[in-house]
Amino acid sequence: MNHQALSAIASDRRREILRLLWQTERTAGDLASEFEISWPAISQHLGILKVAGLVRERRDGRHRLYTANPETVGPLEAVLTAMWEADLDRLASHAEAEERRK
Amino acid sequence: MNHQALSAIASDRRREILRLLWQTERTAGDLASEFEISWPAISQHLGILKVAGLVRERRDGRHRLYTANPETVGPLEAVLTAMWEADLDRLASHAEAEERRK
DNA sequence: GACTTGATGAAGTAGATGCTAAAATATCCC
DNA sequence: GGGATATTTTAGCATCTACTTCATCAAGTC
Repeated sequence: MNHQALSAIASDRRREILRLLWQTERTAGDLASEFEISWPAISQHLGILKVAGLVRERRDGRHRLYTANPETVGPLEAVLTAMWEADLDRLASHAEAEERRK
Repeated sequence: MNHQALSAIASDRRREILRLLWQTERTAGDLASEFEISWPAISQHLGILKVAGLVRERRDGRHRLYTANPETVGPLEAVLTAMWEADLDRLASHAEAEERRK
């Protein structure tokens, strides 16, 4: 494991991206539409994940398809799964708090 | 696992601190003498590790003794061990390069 | 109580990070 | 080639982080 991998998955946003890519291959645009931030922001996160070796890029015409790299994500799966759960819980309770606030 | 834990161990410096504390209990000062940065810097890192639940503090007179918390570090041990190895290799090759440079 | 030692707190700074908007690149289609 | 679509690159900005120095606190020693 390289030390870029760890700081790559320390970011909430990148963990969320990685979670989606762990499920299925997606285009950058498809991925961007899941988030509220701009396309370039997503592209930058993908770049970081790619350098860290956590995602793979495949070109198909004018699309670029991304997937999580099983070789590098695999060893991190236990940690990531725990984090993904914690993240979802956190998001859920945050959404609830928002709801109450209204 | 909380999300502070992951960003806590994403830092090279904090991983090094945690490596030492995983071996033996140490005072803050003892720890600080292992590094080239200032005492307060170490103290700040310990604070972050403590909030993340990765280290425990025990007071003994005017000393504060720190250890890695096995409950929280345990589940991360595989990842950390891999990283510690990579870190040491990186440090070693960096030292070599320095040597050649002279 | 004054002094020393071990440690944290507070304020400031330089550099890294995450984002945005605008520009550039690449591929497909006509 | 020229236009449309998918995506990245660049430049700039605001915020966060790791560190420093100086100040403070707490416990033990005389």
